Amino acid sequence: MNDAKRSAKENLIVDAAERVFSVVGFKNAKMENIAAEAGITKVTLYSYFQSKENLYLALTYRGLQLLNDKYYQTIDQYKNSKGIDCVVALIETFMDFCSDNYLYSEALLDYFAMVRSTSAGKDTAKLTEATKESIYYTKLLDIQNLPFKLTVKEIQRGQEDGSIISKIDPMVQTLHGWATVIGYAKVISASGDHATPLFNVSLKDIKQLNLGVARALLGSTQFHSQLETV
Amino acid sequence: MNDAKRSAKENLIVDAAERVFSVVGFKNAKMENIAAEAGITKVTLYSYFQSKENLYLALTYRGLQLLNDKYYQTIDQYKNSKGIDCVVALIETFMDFCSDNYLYSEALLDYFAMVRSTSAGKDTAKLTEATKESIYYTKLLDIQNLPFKLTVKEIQRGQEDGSIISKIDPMVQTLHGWATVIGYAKVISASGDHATPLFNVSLKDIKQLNLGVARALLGSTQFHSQLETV
Amino acid sequence: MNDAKRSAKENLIVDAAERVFSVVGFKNAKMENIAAEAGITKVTLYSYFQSKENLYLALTYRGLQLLNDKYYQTIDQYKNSKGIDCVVALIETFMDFCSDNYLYSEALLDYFAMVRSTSAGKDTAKLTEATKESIYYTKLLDIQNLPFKLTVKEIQRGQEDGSIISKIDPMVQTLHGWATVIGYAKVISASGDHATPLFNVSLKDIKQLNLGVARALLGSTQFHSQLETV
Amino acid sequence: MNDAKRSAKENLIVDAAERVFSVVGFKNAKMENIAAEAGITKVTLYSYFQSKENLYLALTYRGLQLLNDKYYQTIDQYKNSKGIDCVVALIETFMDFCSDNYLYSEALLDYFAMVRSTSAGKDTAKLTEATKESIYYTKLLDIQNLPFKLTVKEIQRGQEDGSIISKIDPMVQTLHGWATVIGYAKVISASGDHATPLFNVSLKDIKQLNLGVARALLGSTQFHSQLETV
DNA sequence: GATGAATGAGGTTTCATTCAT
DNA sequence: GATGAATGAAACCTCATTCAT
Repeated sequence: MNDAKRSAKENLIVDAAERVFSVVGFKNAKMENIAAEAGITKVTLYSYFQSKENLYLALTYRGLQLLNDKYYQTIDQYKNSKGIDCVVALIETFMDFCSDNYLYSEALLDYFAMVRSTSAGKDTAKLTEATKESIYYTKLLDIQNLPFKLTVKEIQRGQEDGSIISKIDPMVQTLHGWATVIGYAKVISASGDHATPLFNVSLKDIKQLNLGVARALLGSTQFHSQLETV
Repeated sequence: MNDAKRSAKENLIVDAAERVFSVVGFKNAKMENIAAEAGITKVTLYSYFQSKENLYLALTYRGLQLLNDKYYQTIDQYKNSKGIDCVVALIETFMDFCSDNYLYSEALLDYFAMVRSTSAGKDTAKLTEATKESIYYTKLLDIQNLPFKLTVKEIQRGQEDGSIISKIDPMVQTLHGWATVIGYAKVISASGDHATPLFNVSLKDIKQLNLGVARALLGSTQFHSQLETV
Repeated sequence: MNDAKRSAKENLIVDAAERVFSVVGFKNAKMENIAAEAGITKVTLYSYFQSKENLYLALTYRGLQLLNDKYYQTIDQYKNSKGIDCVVALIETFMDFCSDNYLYSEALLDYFAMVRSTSAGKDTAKLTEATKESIYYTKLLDIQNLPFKLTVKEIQRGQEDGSIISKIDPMVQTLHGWATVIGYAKVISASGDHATPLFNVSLKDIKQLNLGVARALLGSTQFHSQLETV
Repeated sequence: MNDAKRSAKENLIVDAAERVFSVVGFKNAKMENIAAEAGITKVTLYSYFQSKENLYLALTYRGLQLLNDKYYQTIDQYKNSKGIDCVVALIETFMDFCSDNYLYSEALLDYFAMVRSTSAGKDTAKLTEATKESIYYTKLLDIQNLPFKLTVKEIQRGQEDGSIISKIDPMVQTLHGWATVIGYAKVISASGDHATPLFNVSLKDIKQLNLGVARALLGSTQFHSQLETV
């Protein structure tokens, strides 16, 4: 089987895994069932993904790739706009990604939570053998910082074109935006989905608020002078 | 064994569980090891906590209780201050709670992620029997909204005393603040801990930015109109 | 569970394994079925015997113990008889053991075939991990030479009491007798069982011939010179 | 591919199988490795030998053919000698065969152990489908008795030429000789090989003893009268 | 209540064997 | 026929959970 075919089959399997994980969650999903959903046997499944962990990482990788793609699309779309518009659009892109891809966003959070100690060069007690041996883990390590880098770059472009006047370090801005979206995503998951209000609050409102704050943070002097006095 | 004694022993067990979870994470923790850490046998452990899930929920409950306590303390501390100061302080309280109690904050997030569909009255496929039968699950359901309510109340106090001029619905504000802190907590966990910088960014900076944004948001009318115009 | 109880249960399990092996043979026997036959689950079976290999070695050990017991009984029975009578009786004991305990005699042969290279200090490629780690393998190594030693001793007694006049080295005699019995055992297994004639030959006749040869060999000086002239 | 070519390739494959079996034993040998050793793929291997069992039976068949060839050679060599000399020579031939061809002698024993119940017309539970369908199984059934028949014939010739005076039934004699050699072969395998002494006993001594006993059994009146009194 | 043994469920692995191309 | 992928069966293993004493 050539690489293309194998890759295509891998995709079908991850598709199946996504369907199963969506319904019963990662922990309750059985490899047997995932295999059945993919129309293959357990052993074949294992020949593609050496562990359940690895399968989840493959899904995570797919999620991160999708997110990166969307970032690139947004950047391309806004290449002739002001930097600030692009940055705000990126934040919206991320929020929409989380709304539309619950499984992926959860997976990404799980991933970032998992790599923490490692990234800090500390104990790897929580990193299972299966994870360490996963090729997708390696692949993820390679692209995990891309969203941050892209955002930083756009902030810098905004600073250059004058649309972004904030003096805050671009990486601080980026991480703050990232945190904002993650919080939003978690609140979504706590509410069930995008459309269901939580405490009678429409999540749309939270989203708009986030976007408004982001824009204000990046581009308004008024807001800025306020911040400085904190 | 009277209630007091039993309760004391339960506490010792949760203490042990926290130590074990801290080192290897929830998933990799074995009931056997937790029992050993607590100096009891597995069966005794089960006589106190009917499932691993339940034990985790007990820990979660302890975390939420601690958070609530800290909220009450902060509110008490700021009872003579302006509402806005108290609300900002509450946000800081929550952020510090997350920094200082990684395990609890993760547990709380897991909990809120878990109850989502349920709270929305939807599929309970992901809710295990163990969870449904857990007394701590019931207990958590009782107090899970307390932080929100307390925050909303303080925002209202701030609106009354004029320190908060934002026209944004207090619950929207609260959820937004909540999301902000959760994002911050997740970024902390992705960095390993409070003190380790991520991308050379001090987490202190993110925290300050969050506090600044919160204050600005509460103290300005700017965003209200923005929400309306969406 | 104290040692006695555990040991008793081990015995019940080996009983069950013997029944299953008898019917379908070692290779075709499934651990699942053996567990069922013993009235326990597969996991419990594994908690007693860490591998199928180990279980077989336990059975082998039991077989060797039984053989040794029978040797001791025969020796005790013949303690007041001439040495030659005892040695011949030992050979008969072994032949009967093989007739009556097909499974054990096969297991013993498998065992001796397996340890060959090892005993010669050579390649252990054929020794599986499961075998090396088996406690029964260690136990077997300890007692595997007992039958030989007992036989040699009785031959020496016969030489001392004058009933055995052969000058052949007792160990050569012993090994020759051992080989004789093994050959007999294999012919039995090739015939199906003790009672079924092979090529219209009653196995009883072979047995009697063996005993006759043994007695003649021990009681004559004829063969000693023959060995020398080779 | 014509029959000759196919047959030649079959031979190459069995050669490869012998090499692999020699190193790791039958059970531990993987079809994958055998195929690799033969320079073909697994599926091609299967197109020649429908099962691992069948491959082993092919090897067994080759072994039995070799043994038969050697019997014929010995008989031809001794066609002008006395019958007793030929019979003793056949026994030596068989012993040497076992020494020199460990794999074949083990295979033959496995084979004879396997056919036992079948030959006795009893349960065939232990006979796998693979075996039943193997063409080599059929071939083996055809020639399995040849060594016995040849031996019986030579014993009868010896009785006719007066060199063999034993009144024991030729088939009993034959089976006894067969058993003797098998026992010898098993002792060899328990020692590792022909040259390694077991318990400081040279296997040469056992061999000579066997030959001496055989000759005495067949040709000596003295030994015989002794036997009768048993 | 405490204990050691047992259970059930499912993840992982190894191979002989077969299928599709 | 040859090939790589797939299958089925069963060994093996880990753990949360429960049972019997």
